[in-house]
Order: sequence, then C-alpha cells, then structure tokens
Amino acid sequence: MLGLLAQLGPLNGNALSRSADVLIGDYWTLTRSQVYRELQSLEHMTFIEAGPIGPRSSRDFSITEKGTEALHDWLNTGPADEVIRVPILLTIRFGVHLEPDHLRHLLSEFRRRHDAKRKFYVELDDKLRTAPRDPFETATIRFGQLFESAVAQWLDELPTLLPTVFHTSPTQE
Amino acid sequence: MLGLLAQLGPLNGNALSRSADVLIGDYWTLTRSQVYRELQSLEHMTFIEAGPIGPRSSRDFSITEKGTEALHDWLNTGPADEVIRVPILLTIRFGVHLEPDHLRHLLSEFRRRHDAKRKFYVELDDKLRTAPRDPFETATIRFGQLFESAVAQWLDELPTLLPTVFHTSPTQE
DNA sequence: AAGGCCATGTAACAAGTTACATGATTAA
DNA sequence: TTAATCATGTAACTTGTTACATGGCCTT
Repeated sequence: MLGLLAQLGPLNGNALSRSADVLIGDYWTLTRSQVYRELQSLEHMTFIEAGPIGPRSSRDFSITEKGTEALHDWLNTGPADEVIRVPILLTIRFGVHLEPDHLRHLLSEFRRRHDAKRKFYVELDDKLRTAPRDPFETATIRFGQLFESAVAQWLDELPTLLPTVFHTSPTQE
Repeated sequence: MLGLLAQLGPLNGNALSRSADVLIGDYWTLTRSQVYRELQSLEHMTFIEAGPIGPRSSRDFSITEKGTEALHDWLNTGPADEVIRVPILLTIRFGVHLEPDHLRHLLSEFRRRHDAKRKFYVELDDKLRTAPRDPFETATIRFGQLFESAVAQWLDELPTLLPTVFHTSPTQE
C-alpha cells in the first residue's frame, strides 16, 4: 500500500483497493476491508496522512516522509517466503475418491480458467514489447506468463500421469 | 484433514499436523493450531470421532461414515480459486526504490532457495520413476517440479528484463 | 425529485500465526 | 533421578473474508 501510494499519489481507500487489483492483483490479493484497516494502522504510525473529508466521508491518503522510509526499509528486508496453496492439487491428491468423469470435468474447468489467463499474459507481453513500460512491471508480468505456461504443460501431461482417470471409458449408466 | 485421516487412520492432532506437512505441505500449509481448532469443529459435526485419552491428554481421531461423505462432497464441489501471493514480485514491482546491488542480493537468495527445491523435486521424480507410487501423488509432485522450473527460467531471464539492475557496474564507495 | 445503482466505508466472523504451557521421555 | 528435550495441546493476537450500511450520483 505504501508502494502504491508513493506511485499514485493521494487516494481514498476504495480507489487504493481498485488500484491494487489492477497493479499488483496478479500476484498479491487484498480485500477492501483489509485496505481500510491497514490505512488506519498506517495513519496511526504516521506513515500516511489524510486530506480533507470528501464525499461519503472519504479521505485521500498520501505517503509521508516517514512512510517513504518505512517503505524502503520494508523493501530492503526482502520478500517473505511464499505460502503455497494450490487447491486443485489437494483435489488431485485425494482424487482416488472421485469419479474419473467428474475429475476430468473439474480439470477442464481449471484448464479453461488458466488458458484465459495465459492468453491474457501473452497478449500483455506483446503489447509491452511494442510499447515498453516500467521494466519492473514487465518482469512481474513475465513471471505470470511463465507460471501459466507451466500450468498448461502440467495439464497436458496429466493424461499420462493419471492413466486410470483419462484412459478409462466413460462410466456407463 | 478428512482426506488424511481417511488414508492414514487414527491420529492425534500433532501427528496429523506432521503428516500434513509431509504429504501435502508442498502445496498446502496449515499450522498445528489450525489443526487442533479444526479437529474440534469436525468432531462437533461428527465427521470424526476420538478414541480414548492417551499420553499428554492426546486423542486419536478417525473419520466417521458421515465424515467420509463430507469428504466426497467437498472433493466433488471442486477446488477453490487460487489465492496468488508471491512476495518477491512485490519487491520487484517496487524495485525502483531499491539499490541494484541489494536487489541482486535478494534475488540470489531467492534463487538459492528455489534451486534447492527444484533439485528436491527432480530427485523425487527420479525415485518415483524407478519405484512408482500413487499416481495422484506423482501428479502433484510433477506440478511442483514444473513450477520450480518456471521460477528458474524466470530468474535466468531477469538480467535481460532488468538491464538497469544487472548491467550496472557495482556501486563505488 | 424519486428510484435505482454505484462508491465508500464498517462490522462480524473465520482462518492463520506466534508464543506459551505442560506432561512424557531420554540421557547424564 | 534430575535436567534437558521433545510431544502435545492451548491461548492471544493478526490477517483475511463476507456481509452489511449508507450516502452520493445518474437517469427518467
């Protein structure tokens, strides 16, 4: 949030939340509620300060000197370890309890979602090649693209890895 | 947890937590505290039942008939959407605020950690090829391997993507 | 200017983390 | 047989989610 406020200037909670979705939503989620709570906390620590009250009792926050320092400190301590949570791997892991038919169906939905994402990244990447932007942003987009490619490859391999699921004739009723 | 209890039979909270780390820890984290809280909840719903009290007031839980049904229901509803959170991408995204030296250092630590993981997966994969196990488990391991390969490729590309970070001469003091 | 719809914010709950307490087991 | 260590469980706090409230804006 400090990083976003530093780049985008004064924003109210809702606008900040929407900006976060657009700018870092591909690799970091946060809800509006979290944003508001954190704004309170950051204001309390004087890392941000609010302008006058606007419509619907909204207030635009901007980062302070001290907040900029805090941002730099935070960046310097380095990223935390990833917390990996891939729900579909749980489903697969206990897939022995599922009808092959149904598992194939779940996987095809998964593929659809991720194909769309991959397409999105590839197109975005093309766009960036013709009209380059912030290279730091480009690097994060490239990560997304590679991740989605890995997912696609995995899906392609699954029929080989799970022959009992994919090379079984459809259930006869 | 129901899936694990179904496969591994009666376990106390601590043992269940350790089993989870081993069996699904590569793609799903849960803490011991969570396990205990959830055991209470599952017991309350009669999805699991406890044996007699053992040492240190421990109790071994096993899945009930009703719990098995709940497990199947849960698997059938399909996996939730992923919640993606990759801390290092935040660091990169706001990398303009970092000394190139320092960012390179953070990245080299990141690479070290992930190289180790990748090696782990590759070796595990080899082992599975000679002594095949549950194909559902194999499929999840393959995912991990592909993910770590994608990470490795991304790291290889970074110097090209971030020339200002990597092709700058080291800071002179 | 009334109705419906968005924008903004809040509150209650659920899930996740960290630190602690205490009862067994092991080893000197 | 005591001290150290490990296993098991609990409690307090933080973070994340869901559902709700309400005020301003737009359309008719």
